[in-house]
Amino acid sequence: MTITSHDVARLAGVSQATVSRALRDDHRVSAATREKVRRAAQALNYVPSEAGRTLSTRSTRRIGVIVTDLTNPFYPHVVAPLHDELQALGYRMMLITERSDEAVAGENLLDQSLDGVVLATATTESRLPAQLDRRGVPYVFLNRDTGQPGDYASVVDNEGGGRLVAGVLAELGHRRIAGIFGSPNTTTGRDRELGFRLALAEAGIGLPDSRVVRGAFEYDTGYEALPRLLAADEPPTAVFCGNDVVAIGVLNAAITAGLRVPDDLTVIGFDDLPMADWEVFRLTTVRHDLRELARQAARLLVRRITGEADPAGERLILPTEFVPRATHARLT
Amino acid sequence: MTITSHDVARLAGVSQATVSRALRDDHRVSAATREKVRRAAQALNYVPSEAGRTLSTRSTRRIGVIVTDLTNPFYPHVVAPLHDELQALGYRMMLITERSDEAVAGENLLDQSLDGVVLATATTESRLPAQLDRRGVPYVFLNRDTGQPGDYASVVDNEGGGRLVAGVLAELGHRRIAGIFGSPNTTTGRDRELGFRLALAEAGIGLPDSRVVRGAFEYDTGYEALPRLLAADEPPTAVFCGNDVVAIGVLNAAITAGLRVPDDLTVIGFDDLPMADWEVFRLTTVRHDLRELARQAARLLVRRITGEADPAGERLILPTEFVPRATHARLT
DNA sequence: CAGATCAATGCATACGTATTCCAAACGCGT
DNA sequence: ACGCGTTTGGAATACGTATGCATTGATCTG
Repeated sequence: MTITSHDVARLAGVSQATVSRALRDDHRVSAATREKVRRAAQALNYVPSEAGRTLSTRSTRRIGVIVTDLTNPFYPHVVAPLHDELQALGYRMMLITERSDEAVAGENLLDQSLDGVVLATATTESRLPAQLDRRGVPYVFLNRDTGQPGDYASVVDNEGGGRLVAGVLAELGHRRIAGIFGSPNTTTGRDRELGFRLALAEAGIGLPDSRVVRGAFEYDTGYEALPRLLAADEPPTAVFCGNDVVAIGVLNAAITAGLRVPDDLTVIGFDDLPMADWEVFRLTTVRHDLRELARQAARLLVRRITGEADPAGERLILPTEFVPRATHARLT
Repeated sequence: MTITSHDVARLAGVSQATVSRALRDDHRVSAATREKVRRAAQALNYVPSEAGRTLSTRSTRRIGVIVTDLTNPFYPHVVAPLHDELQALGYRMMLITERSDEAVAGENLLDQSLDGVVLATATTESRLPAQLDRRGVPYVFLNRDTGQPGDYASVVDNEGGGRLVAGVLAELGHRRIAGIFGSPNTTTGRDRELGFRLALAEAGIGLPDSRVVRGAFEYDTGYEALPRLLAADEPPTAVFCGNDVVAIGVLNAAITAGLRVPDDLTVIGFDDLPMADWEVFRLTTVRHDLRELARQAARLLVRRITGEADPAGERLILPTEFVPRATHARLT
């Protein structure tokens, strides 16, 4: 039923070895036979079996990308450029969406079916990296890393971004400031909070626990946090959100709460997703180059696979930029 | 470097064949040896090579899912349940995002590396289905199909949904009605338009070309269409959009145009994405069960793979339901 | 107790490709 | 005509797993 290189060989009147060579442009086959084989392959509609090739070459040209939840708008915006860049580098992408570390590890990543892995879901507790290391599977962190030296990672200057926002809020005269940060077991959560706190402290502004919420980088986190923050004795005049998705949750919750943004409340996000620029939001946020973040990760991973990467690890850090839109205002 | 079943066999003191059988719970191996092999495999951290297994069994337990653009919010909401259902059925998902049919076909789908394919991008001109047929690769259409009998497809009652909206708009007193439909070479575009038109006609309401736009199911389509529709001599009082993403583009454009929704303009979507319920939108739309749409497609594909499906094709059609929210109003 | 039945395991091979090693053929200079 | 290098292609094998078939030893049956 399925056509193999042997069938092509028979039709072309050559050996299977020659077929393999001809189709891979091996210089040891003459132009004439190459053409003959080409035509035979064409006629039979031959497509090399990838399993056979994998077994023989021990490489799959396939890369796994692990994300938690695709319906979180952040991930598609990183997966898409990742796909394109990997494709350009001659690899195919295998998307794996899993909640739990364990499920991922289970025979998925370690069965030699992937040449490498992009981890976009790392937490500081994740055991997955160690498993990959043990098995010799090359991997890179994307966006989040473990913060350990020796990592291969493409990340954003989270601390710098957090500082940026703190500076702006201080300058705008805000003093009762709240933060809805990501989980402290992610570097994106931790470092954005860190930078934000440090810069606030330098400006002499406190950040009491009553005005701090931490949670997953999801819509609901922002949506559910705002009412809680507003219920405090001294409700905040500004909220820094761990990312845009959380900020958008806050903006929607603000409507329910009857708050006007930015008159009653300043809201700042992080990432600058395309959505942030929609008229309904016009979200003031911190921009970094998501596309480049993904591209860098792809290139780094391929370098690691081919052995060109620095054996001591490489951490590529992208700069951040403040993007003023319509959800921040000077305190009057 | 990598551990094979031979290594396990040596350690357990049995043959490679017995290892294979023991780990696959073959009843022809005694409980004692099974346990012995298990322990050896555990000790060596053995994971079966998927390439070897594929070559031997001629099955990959892997299914390709083809979408055009993940950053379009519609797709993540269908890909996520698809992933989960396929996983539950014992298959893994390979996500393929491609603009062009040709790029997809190129050695990606036909190299025996996939047991089946889910097509979420079909157009009526697509040549991909024919190629898959020729190679004997089982596939199903998801959401869009070709409309041909003999298809295996999980779709929505698009015509019915279109009718539903036309009925509501007519009842609300709207007469100058516009439509921003999907591409006519997609069944989702074509059939929603068809149902809408038919029901409008039955209500004695015309739909002149000046109030019709067709385009991709994207944000920009809605965003760019609205100004054009408004520039007409008799601008519409209501717009039916091909899907929610388009409708959201329209809602944002309405803000730019200074229109109040629904006072100045009624806007209706299709799909009922979670986003439609956000406070900033409160989009009136047509609901269908996206999760079930994906699940059905997964199950149908697996049935087709295992040969249990009706050889004459199967088209599973999900019902639609009108969801009134805050973007429609009676014409005063 | 001989012969038949059955459970448990090993042997050998298939799957499809890439590649190493070899052999043949050819060209060319002498 | 011979030797030598070069080009071209074939034979054989490796990759790792699954499985049909053969083999062994044990248990059962009459």
